[in-house]
Amino acid sequence: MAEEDIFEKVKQEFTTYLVAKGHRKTPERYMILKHIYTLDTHFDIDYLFNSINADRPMVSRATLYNTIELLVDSNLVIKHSFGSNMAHYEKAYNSESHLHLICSSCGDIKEIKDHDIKSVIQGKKLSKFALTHYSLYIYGLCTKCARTANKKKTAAVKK
Amino acid sequence: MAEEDIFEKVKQEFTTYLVAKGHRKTPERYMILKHIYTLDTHFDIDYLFNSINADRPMVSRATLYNTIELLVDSNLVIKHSFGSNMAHYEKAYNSESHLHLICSSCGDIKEIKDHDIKSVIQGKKLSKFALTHYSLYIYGLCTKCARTANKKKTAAVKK
DNA sequence: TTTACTGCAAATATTTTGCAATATC
DNA sequence: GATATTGCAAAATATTTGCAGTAAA
Repeated sequence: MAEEDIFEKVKQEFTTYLVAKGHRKTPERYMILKHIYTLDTHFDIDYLFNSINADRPMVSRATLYNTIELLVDSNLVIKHSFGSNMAHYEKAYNSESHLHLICSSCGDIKEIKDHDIKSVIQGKKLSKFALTHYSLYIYGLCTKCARTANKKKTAAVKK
Repeated sequence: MAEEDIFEKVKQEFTTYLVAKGHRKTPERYMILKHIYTLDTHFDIDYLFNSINADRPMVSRATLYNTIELLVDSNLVIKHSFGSNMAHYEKAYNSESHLHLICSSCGDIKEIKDHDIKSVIQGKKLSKFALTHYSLYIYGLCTKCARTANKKKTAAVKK
């Protein structure tokens, strides 16, 4: 699907959600949604704030927090908490199924494609829990940090 | 394995870690480790602080934060960030493989056993990423909240 | 004896909230 | 016109940090 078509669909879903909940359709809300759907990876509020307001002031932090909560609630945006004490987000619709490799040392997050986990989860009996989405985080050391750690270990032994 | 044996093993591992890193073996650190291994579910720092200091002051919050970081770094404790802006933790050693069902509405977290995901992940090529552990979070509505949501929806329509 | 660790209180960082002005319905 | 939403600043919450006293090595 072309990017514009995706956004049209997402926009419609958001409208439906806003109407259903009795919320107002403000330009800020649509602008934020549109901006998020131009981003190709996960982001935090601070990044979103700066990239939206790069040229001139567009929205306040308070509105960002308010809006992103609506987007998460409407399942158009996924919220992650990767371990730093700052939430990360990413668009939910039409994003390829992927999991996150998180480096415990440098905090770097890498996304890798995955099509296996989904079927395993769907095969599970979750009692009557109504699943909306899932996140798989794999922790460990990235190539770079694993190298550094080995060097350090060697150095320590030598000393 | 009996609970005491588990703790002995964990204690030894912690000692090895502390010595390797040149950290001191303080009574507070061992007391916190022991206390954590008596807990059977995940917990946050505030809960840990209150349960340890229930009868009389034992450790400060600063020491808890300091110690738990060492425990996470030594892979004896797993850190979770479930979405609230407060970290949760759980013992890592000898805990049964499980995943977390998180209710997006009430925030309730339920653990369910799982032995399938592990093999799927192990079958994956993670380049040269050195895996230490993983966490699978499944989001949705718990039975209770799903019921409430339906009621609300019906009520709203009626109005 | 040296210096890492503890505990307290102050500082920081992220998110939430109160309130007046504004814009949607 | 009524009131939900915005933007700003202040408040709240979780975590980190500086520092003096204490204790491990």
